[in-house]
Amino acid sequence: MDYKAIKGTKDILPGESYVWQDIENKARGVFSSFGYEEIRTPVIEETALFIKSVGENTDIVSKEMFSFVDRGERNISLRPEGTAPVVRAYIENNLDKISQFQKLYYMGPMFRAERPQAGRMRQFHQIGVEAIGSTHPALDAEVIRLLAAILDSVGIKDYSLKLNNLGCADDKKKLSGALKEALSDKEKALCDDCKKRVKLNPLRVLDCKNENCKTIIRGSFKAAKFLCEDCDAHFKEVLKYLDSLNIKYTIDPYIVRGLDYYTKTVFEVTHGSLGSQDAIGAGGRYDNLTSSMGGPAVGACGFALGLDRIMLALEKTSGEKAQKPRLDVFISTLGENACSKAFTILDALRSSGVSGDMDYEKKSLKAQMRTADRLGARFVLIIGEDELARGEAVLRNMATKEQASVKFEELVNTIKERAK
RNA sequence: GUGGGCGUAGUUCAGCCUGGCAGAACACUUGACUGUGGCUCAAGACGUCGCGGGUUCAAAUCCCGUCGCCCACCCCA
Repeated sequence: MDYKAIKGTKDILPGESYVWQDIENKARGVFSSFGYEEIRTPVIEETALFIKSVGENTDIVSKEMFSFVDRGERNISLRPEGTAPVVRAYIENNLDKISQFQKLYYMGPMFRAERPQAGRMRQFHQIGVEAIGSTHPALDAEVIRLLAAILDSVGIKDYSLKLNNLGCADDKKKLSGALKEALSDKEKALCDDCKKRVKLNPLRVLDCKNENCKTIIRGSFKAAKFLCEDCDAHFKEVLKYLDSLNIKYTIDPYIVRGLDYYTKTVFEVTHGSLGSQDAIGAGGRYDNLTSSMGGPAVGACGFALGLDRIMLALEKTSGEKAQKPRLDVFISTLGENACSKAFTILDALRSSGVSGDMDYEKKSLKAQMRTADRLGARFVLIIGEDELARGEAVLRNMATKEQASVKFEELVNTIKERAK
């Protein structure tokens, strides 16, 4: 029997996991400087949560969720995105009563049953943010600034930011209705997908990639004129705030987003190195979500970054990646007696905060040195029969090749001193 | 759901067209240097040629089937 990882999932191996950690650590640093706190929600939720929030007729819910019925006859899904669970947790735990304004972040795996492809896995990883409790346009700008700050800190360059204003729920309804009406007689000319969209989710025709659909739909339609005064003013304020921070963006009136909960500001960040799956982050405002889920009527704004794609973009642009962490000291031993002595020395070193390792395979000294080199050890401690007899070990500096004899009892202090 | 490509050593791949000993590079182990890393040189180990069937004296190679993976459409992070 040979076992394989499930299609669309993959292992993150020791050779690369430190790169992931590095990005996560940098993101955490940025989050705390912006005053965001981590929230960790379960990977499984009630299926109904996503149907209600993301939308029944979105692709994500209608054909991409990993859903199942458990032994207690409950309908459960692996989370396909992070916003709905966080909002659920916000409401369920009365976070608004603790502080009216919650700035939350999360990082972890999400699951969508799509056909795997470059930059698209069935288990993928997101770093996301939900700022819940304000309708102020400065929040939109802060969230976008935060996204940019994280990309900067992890070394992503040359990304482009696109913005759009979807308007409030009323505006969206008006636009949907108008689209439906305007396209009813042109339906035959549209692609098969758009025919369905017109019926189920008319807004989505706006970002159809089919050239024919584009000319039909965009030629006869100015989405912006369906915006109410409030929404128009809000968006202009957001842009003003962004300008005040010198954030570069372009406005794309056809960004719609595939999740129904968005209102007003929506945005996408893409990276040119990635080919067709080029979105590395996206988000927007969702002012009706908390109330529609039974919580308080408060404004909110958030985004999610695709960690896997950030990793790809870093590889493609040979941006500086995290260095593998080095080992302070590797102990090479010759003989069984030296091995058992080294075992206790190693433990003492580790207890005092020095990183160290040794091997137990009775390899030649040469092979042990090679291992030490591969591990990036800064020092090697050599212990053989001679050293045992003298109560000393040879301490070798791998970079300078300098060697010195050090008494066993002085080893911890000497190495701590030199490894600084 | 729809199209295209690919499955051969740990990895990246050549060999397939035109059937005839299972290959290269890198990585790994050992040695040259009896107890000292990177560089060099040498030797060694590593294979169900995805799987099943067929044709043939002979199949990695040709034929049929099957499974898996990748890429793209779509959608999305």
